[in-house]
Amino acid sequence: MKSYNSKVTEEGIIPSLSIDCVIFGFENAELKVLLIRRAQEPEFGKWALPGGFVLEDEDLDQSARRILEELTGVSNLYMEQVHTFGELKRFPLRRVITIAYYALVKPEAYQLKPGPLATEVKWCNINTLPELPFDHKDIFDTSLQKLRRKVRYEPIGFELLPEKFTLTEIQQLYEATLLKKLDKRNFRKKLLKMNLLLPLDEIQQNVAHRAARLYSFDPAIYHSLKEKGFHFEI
Amino acid sequence: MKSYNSKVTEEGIIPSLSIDCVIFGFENAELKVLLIRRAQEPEFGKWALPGGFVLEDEDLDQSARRILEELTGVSNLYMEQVHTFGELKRFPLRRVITIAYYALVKPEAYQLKPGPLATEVKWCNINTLPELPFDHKDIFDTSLQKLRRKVRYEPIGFELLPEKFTLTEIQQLYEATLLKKLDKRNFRKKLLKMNLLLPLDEIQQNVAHRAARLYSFDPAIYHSLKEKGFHFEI
DNA sequence: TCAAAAGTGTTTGCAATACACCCATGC
DNA sequence: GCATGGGTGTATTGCAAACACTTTTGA
Repeated sequence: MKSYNSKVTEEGIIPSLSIDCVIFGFENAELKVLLIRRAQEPEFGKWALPGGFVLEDEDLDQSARRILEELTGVSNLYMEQVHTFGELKRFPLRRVITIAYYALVKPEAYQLKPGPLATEVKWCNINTLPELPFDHKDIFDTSLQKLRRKVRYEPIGFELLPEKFTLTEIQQLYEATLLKKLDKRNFRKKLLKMNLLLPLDEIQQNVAHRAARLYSFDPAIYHSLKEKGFHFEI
Repeated sequence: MKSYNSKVTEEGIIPSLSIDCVIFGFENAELKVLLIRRAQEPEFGKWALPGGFVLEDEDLDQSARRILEELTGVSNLYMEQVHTFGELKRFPLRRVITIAYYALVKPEAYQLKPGPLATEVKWCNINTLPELPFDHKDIFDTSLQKLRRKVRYEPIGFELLPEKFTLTEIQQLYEATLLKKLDKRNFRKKLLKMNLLLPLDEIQQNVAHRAARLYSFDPAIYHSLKEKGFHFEI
């Protein structure tokens, strides 16, 4: 299994093709992104976005999925291609063109393990990122921007929440993503009117205040509504 | 100047990297796309999207710009990366990964010339495209979808109009792009209220009816409004 | 009984929509 | 004078925004 690693041939340099992943998670009412600590030169020891090389017999989406699974243990993450970064000097040693993906992970559904190119893995609040190497800041910014836009017209936010969640949790998710406060009553009115949420006969456990009702989101309901012309918008 | 053309080395096949362009134009109240007739196998003689290979010393955007200029004679087109298509079998002869761009051309600003890989060039209404080879239909659909979305929250539609245009022309552009009729009075109200358009002391010439006032769009005005928090939306 | 978050309706203003007639021009 | 598109205003409706108190629970 060969990767598209750059090399010099009689016809000159050929670029490597890599995938970089911006993995978003939602924890403690904060939007976070997964960083790895590089176990390789260049930029050894720095926090960076996880990534890997595209293999010869892989589609790009397959490749991204493999890399995500290696890192999170989850195979069916919500994932989307963002942009391809190909600046000549974006990687110092040789030309590497990278295809950026973002992914959304439910907090319950992963068991992080550093891959071969990383010593550590951590979740980092999107507002307090460390300095990132190469053009990773660019990649992150582009991905976040795309997420922000998309979250408003597709109900992908649910990919970041556990199966059962409270209305307050969704609201906090939107507030963390869009970076603004939302009105509780208006938010609930709007959301519930869409008939996308299944109210469960279940409430929060072990909370030091009145327990909130739990809801779940059923993509099938969304798709059937969508076929009837329904358009999600927050 | 070498292109990233695929080749076999001791480590296996290495992909070519190409750019495909979806060039939109607006003519006779119709949204059109530029097709070339292939002068090469495979799919010799078929209408297809124009494209070319990425060169070694080119950024991706540079590469797209070069290809667009070779084809249209215009160097400063509005242009945007859309998506990267990398399916294993998308190109039959060998693995070619292609980065799709769309571009918007003003009707006055081009002199089409077929490149070395094409015998003919034509504008084709987006609703009556011929069958396209490879995954070009996919590329086109993805680009159109992106244009449709973007045109609603950024005033990029003006990149498709001549420097001086009438309100009816903008409306027709939006109708052709979004595939729906818009109310004339409401459309004008909304557009004029944004203060983005400069009414000129000039009207249409040689029309067989009351001549319409001409307007122009000034990107500088848009950017200054944008800094004050203005948000374009149609 | 206190702290902490859940849950709930109404009013107000603005913006989207629907809608039809007169005007100017060239032929 | 007729055909063609240009240009204009108002009434209605629906949605977004603003806003505060009571309820439940655990500690």
